[in-house]
Amino acid sequence: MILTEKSKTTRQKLLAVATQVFVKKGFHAAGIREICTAAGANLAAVNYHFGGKMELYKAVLSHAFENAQPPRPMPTLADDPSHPQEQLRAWIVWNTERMLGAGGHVVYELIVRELQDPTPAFDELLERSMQPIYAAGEDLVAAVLGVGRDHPFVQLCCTSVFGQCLIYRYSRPFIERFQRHASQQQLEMIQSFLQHDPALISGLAEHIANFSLAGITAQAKHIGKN
Amino acid sequence: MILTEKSKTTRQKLLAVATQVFVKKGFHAAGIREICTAAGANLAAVNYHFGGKMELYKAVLSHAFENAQPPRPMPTLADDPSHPQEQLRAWIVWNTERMLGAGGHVVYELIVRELQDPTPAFDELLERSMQPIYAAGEDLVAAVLGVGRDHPFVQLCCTSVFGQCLIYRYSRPFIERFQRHASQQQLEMIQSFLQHDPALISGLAEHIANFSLAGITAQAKHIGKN
DNA sequence: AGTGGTATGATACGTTGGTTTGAAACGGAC
DNA sequence: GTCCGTTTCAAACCAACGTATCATACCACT
Repeated sequence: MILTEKSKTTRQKLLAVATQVFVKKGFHAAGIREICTAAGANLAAVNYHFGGKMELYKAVLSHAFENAQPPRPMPTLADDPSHPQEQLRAWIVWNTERMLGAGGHVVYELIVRELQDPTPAFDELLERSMQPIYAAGEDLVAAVLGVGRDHPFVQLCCTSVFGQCLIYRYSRPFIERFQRHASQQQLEMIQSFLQHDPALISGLAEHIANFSLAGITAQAKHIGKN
Repeated sequence: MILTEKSKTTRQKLLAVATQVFVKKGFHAAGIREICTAAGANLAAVNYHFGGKMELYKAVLSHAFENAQPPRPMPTLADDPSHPQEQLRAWIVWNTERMLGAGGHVVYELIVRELQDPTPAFDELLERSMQPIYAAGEDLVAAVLGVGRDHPFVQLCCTSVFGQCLIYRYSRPFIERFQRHASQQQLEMIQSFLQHDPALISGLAEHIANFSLAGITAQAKHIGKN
């Protein structure tokens, strides 16, 4: 069980291949045999190096999380408390690029899988990777609306922002399917999204930011009515 | 294979139970034995009445689709071409209530499952249940923005609307998980959403409509810039 | 009553997938 | 060279799953 120089290569190969397979198929549909043969390892290697399929999966999650470093620090309200609206825009763009860009996409791909069939590893993953981001978004929305972070609108608006981002990860077949009815321009556009083209992801982030900021500021008019 | 009066009860019980199990676990994770015992039927009943697991699943999809009648007709641009904005609002509310309400929720629950692990039955399901709605939304957004339906903004805005709806179906664990950090008021609110409380779903539809209309009309300013 | 199509029941088959086993091969330490 | 912990390998084990089989029970119809 102790790591030597020699064992690292197969262990790492296993980890890399398993990440791809888990992302592609999810935990349950992925097979030990498939992973081992793709990694050029023996069938028993997973059990030897990790102790079982679930332990391998947890190792993949940890490894993906550690390697998912954000391209730049997350904008928060504390950075510039006097301009919450600009900070909120920066946060939405940052969050979208993180979720859809190449850097952190593995973690979110795995999270999206977990959303349907949570494994025991889900809680920790969500807590470590998303809760801090979500909390920062709540603070910014609350500041823009001029209400406390426990106001119902805050939760609703944050969910609206995340919903717009997640659908591009979650509903890939949905989006691909409707390309038949779209123009060639759109087709190429979204195909590029799906391959993590940085420029077009920035464009998408811009759209979500514009859309959401208008949506959020419009909520201010309704505050106090209920 | 021919239906007699006697056979209907077990066949229907099988269909009802299978719907619940498929919604809860998805196609692959659901088990024939589990369905049969829950329905009080013999293990061979599925093969006898439907011909196999996949045929049972297709029957569940068809049955769910037929029973997912919208509470009222879908608003379209043709209903009132001179007020596209009001029609778009009505469409968003209608779509949200359809997706999240008790009436059509089974179909969307199954669609959400299919989005991750598409089965051969996926294409037809999507085509029949979502494509007409999506197309109507495209028309309305295009009318509001004053552009053709193949303008990139149209697709982006429609996806933003669907993303806000789908996240409540898709990311239930995500939303539930973050209730710990929310107020009691929010907790009860979203718990009720998840149980298809009509009043609160109307409130959510209202939010998504307000949010999205503001987001869509804000896009008009950016048209022509690219 | 008897008969034939229909439905249900208990059981077994073939496959798949994760895990286990025990032997063989490697590689540094003495 | 020998020893011992570590790693690899082929093979087998075991449980779960969907499916197939065949006998039995039901029930309308003659």
